[in-house]
Amino acid sequence: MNKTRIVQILRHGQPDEAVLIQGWVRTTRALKGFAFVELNDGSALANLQVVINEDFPDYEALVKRLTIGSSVAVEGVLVASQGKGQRIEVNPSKIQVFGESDPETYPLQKKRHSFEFLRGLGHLRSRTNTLGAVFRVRNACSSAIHQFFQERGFLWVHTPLITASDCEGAGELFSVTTLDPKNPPKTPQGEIDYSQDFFGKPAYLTVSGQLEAEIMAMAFSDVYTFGPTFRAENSNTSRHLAEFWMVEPEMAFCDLQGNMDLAEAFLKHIFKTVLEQCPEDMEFFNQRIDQTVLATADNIINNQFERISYTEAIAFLEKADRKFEYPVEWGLDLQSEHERYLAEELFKKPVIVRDYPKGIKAFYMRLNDDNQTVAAMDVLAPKIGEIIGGSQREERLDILEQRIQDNQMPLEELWWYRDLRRYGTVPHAGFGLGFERVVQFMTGMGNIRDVIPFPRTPMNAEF
RNA sequence: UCCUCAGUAGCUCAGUGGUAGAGCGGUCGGCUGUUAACCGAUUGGUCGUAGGUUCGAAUCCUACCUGGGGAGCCA
Repeated sequence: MNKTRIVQILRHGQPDEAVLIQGWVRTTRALKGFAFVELNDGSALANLQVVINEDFPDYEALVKRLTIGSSVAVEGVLVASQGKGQRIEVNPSKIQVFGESDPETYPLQKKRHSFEFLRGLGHLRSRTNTLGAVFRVRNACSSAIHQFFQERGFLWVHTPLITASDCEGAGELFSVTTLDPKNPPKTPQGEIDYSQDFFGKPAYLTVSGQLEAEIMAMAFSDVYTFGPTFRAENSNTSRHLAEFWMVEPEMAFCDLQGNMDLAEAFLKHIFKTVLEQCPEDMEFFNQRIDQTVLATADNIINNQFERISYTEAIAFLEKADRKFEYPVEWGLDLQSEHERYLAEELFKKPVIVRDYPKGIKAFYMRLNDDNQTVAAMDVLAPKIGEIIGGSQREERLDILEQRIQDNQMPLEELWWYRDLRRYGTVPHAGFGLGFERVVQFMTGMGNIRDVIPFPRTPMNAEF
């Protein structure tokens, strides 16, 4: 007999249907004469109820073993439930306990736990309602991202996780080395001799696949990356991880306008798809985690994002009827409080800010005709802040080289990047999206460590 | 890295100088449709660690450790 996933039974199961289910006991209620056992196999938020009568073989001993956390297989027949709260339940004919779970020591209880406590139980927390819902939504969101790009003819390209180029300029890097840390080879000048290292030069974990994605876009027109990236920043916040997943589309023959259009269509698509695929989970977040989650999703799907220039954003902030901790002045970067004001208070929906001063943005962003700003864009989301950062790339070799030098970056190391402008250069654009931040935004989860199964943060690499 | 708050039972917390507490959980018993079941009983502690003040410290002081929230950096 083939097993049936619990989600299928809850959605489509009919009385008299014979089923085999396998899962873990979430809770048991024993009354005089019979016991209710709720099983969960991770396929759905809701549990499937198994009702065991006292005339079941070895009833007393069996019920004692069906403790929270134990794993079981149940064969039986579906019946319409006599009680309230569920449409259908299982009348068992055979129950096999695979692994017992001692209730004296099993750390998860029926009641709610704090997320801080659950973080210490990285190996068990996925068995809880909330984390289970988070990881189903995370999966649906991943799938929606691939679907969005694949339907539009984008190639999924795999950019390297190990890079020898440290000029991406996006934060601190993790070193990758096979040298003996206690006794590294030294040059005559007393420096570490990386020519004897694995790659013959210093190597790092990537902080972005963008530059490599640009290489691939110059051959396949539209590409995207979706993979892990690493930042060795000592960031201790609810929005930062040392290892996180990033989505980076890159489009040839595309300008900033096309880039903003894609970013907006992209966010709308993934929200819509997740709502369709995980309605119970999203309803759960709306009830238990953040009561604005469904309204926010609706807002994103059905409203146009606000689009303003950086210069307009500064004007709005100067007019704002409130005090900011950090100064508002043309030429300074927007602070968290400024971004939140724009997205949460002023427009109450995602805002795309474009054309930032060149002094506060990366060297590869295309210089606008005013010579003061670059064709950059940030999508600011309520509560999360910057969720997408992107730009049209500088495709003119002379200007790019000038910008590299202005930023004191090594011109020679970027020889291949400059070659792309030398041979068949085209206007192109792309953006980067922090995947965990999207999942956070979608689910309303307050801490980014609770939307990735195994978070990596400063001083924490357990599990 | 900075600011700030907090570490007391398995969990969530109360206790602010004088005998260590509650709810939940676990255990035992009861209950013929429960669903965060309910009712009764019971179990459970080196009060984060190390010093100090005091007749007396969970409580006051110092240092350290760990965690939360916020900021910077960013996605």
